Amino acid sequence: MVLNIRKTEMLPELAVFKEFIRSRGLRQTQERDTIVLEIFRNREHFDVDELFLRLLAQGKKISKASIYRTLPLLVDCGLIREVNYEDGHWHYEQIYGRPHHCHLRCSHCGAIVEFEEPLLAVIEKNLAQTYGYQITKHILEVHGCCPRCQPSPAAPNHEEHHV
Amino acid sequence: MVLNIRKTEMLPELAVFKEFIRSRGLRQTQERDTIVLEIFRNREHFDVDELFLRLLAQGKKISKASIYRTLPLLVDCGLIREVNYEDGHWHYEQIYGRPHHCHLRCSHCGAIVEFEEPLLAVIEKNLAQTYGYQITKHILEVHGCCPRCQPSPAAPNHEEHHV
DNA sequence: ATCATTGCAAAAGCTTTGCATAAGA
DNA sequence: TCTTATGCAAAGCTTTTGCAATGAT
Repeated sequence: MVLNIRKTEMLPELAVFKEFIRSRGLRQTQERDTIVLEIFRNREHFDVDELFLRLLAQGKKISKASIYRTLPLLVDCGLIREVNYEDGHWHYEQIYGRPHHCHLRCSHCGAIVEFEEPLLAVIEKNLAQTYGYQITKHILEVHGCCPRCQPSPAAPNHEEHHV
Repeated sequence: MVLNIRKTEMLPELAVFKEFIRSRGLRQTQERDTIVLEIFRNREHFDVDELFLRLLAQGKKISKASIYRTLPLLVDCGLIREVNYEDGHWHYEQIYGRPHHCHLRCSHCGAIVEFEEPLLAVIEKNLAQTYGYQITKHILEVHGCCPRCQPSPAAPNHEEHHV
């Protein structure tokens, strides 16, 4: 059976964004849509400068001010989130439609593994019982050395690592 | 039995710092010592501006530049660590001589509970086995609403909260 | 026709840095 | 004496903001 995908089919993230804009009485603009579409073209983490340059490389000259004004909207409607503040600026990731996950990062090459950890629910329940908090969320980031960056058994040189 | 504490007894953190300075061939200065002593006068989290003002309030005019130059040294020798980047600047905490712990924060009033969680060791072991990483550390921050900020059963007004 | 949004440039805030002076070793 | 560290002010970066022009409703 051939799937009949209409050309007008909209990226789900864009639909969510448009609905959010509407519900807040804000205005739908080309710039905002362009930013959303660019962010969701892939699943890589991103930062403001990178996003700005990606848009520019496609001839889409959207000011950084507009990007800085749009990102908080995307955070508010649950499409993206701040991952961390590193190298002097914020890094973001797409979260819409994805299960909650944590990051395992290689300190050497920066490789990132995303994982889901059921034990965190247990930890949250324990904390709620022990301290009476109503837990809303958690951020867990684990650091380590990935297999590729570890010294191989044959050549135990702890200095060399994959970059 | 009366403990005989000599007046020359040194704050352990200061001793660690002096040894670190010596081992690196750096110079021991009054400013650095003053900064270390002020940081370890209590266990509260702190930021640069706050530390600067605390020193100033005691008539100790140490430039922010010196503070900014000293904090990385304290991080390097394991006396303090960056907790998070919030409100546009870094926040630090003292970690020397304390067991590793995580933070449970109230989103309303900012109250912080520090807790130790043995399950994180399990999580780390699982990650190491699953992905082949050599784990070095983790950062877990849990957010929620503390008991004082939760609406009381008698007056179920979800807007009111303790500040 | 309104009024929110954009782009630009300026401003704001935190952090870093160049340089002359002060002070450890 | 020889350097390193300090303080000040300037610079560097990211992010925010004021304002005139543009564009959505």
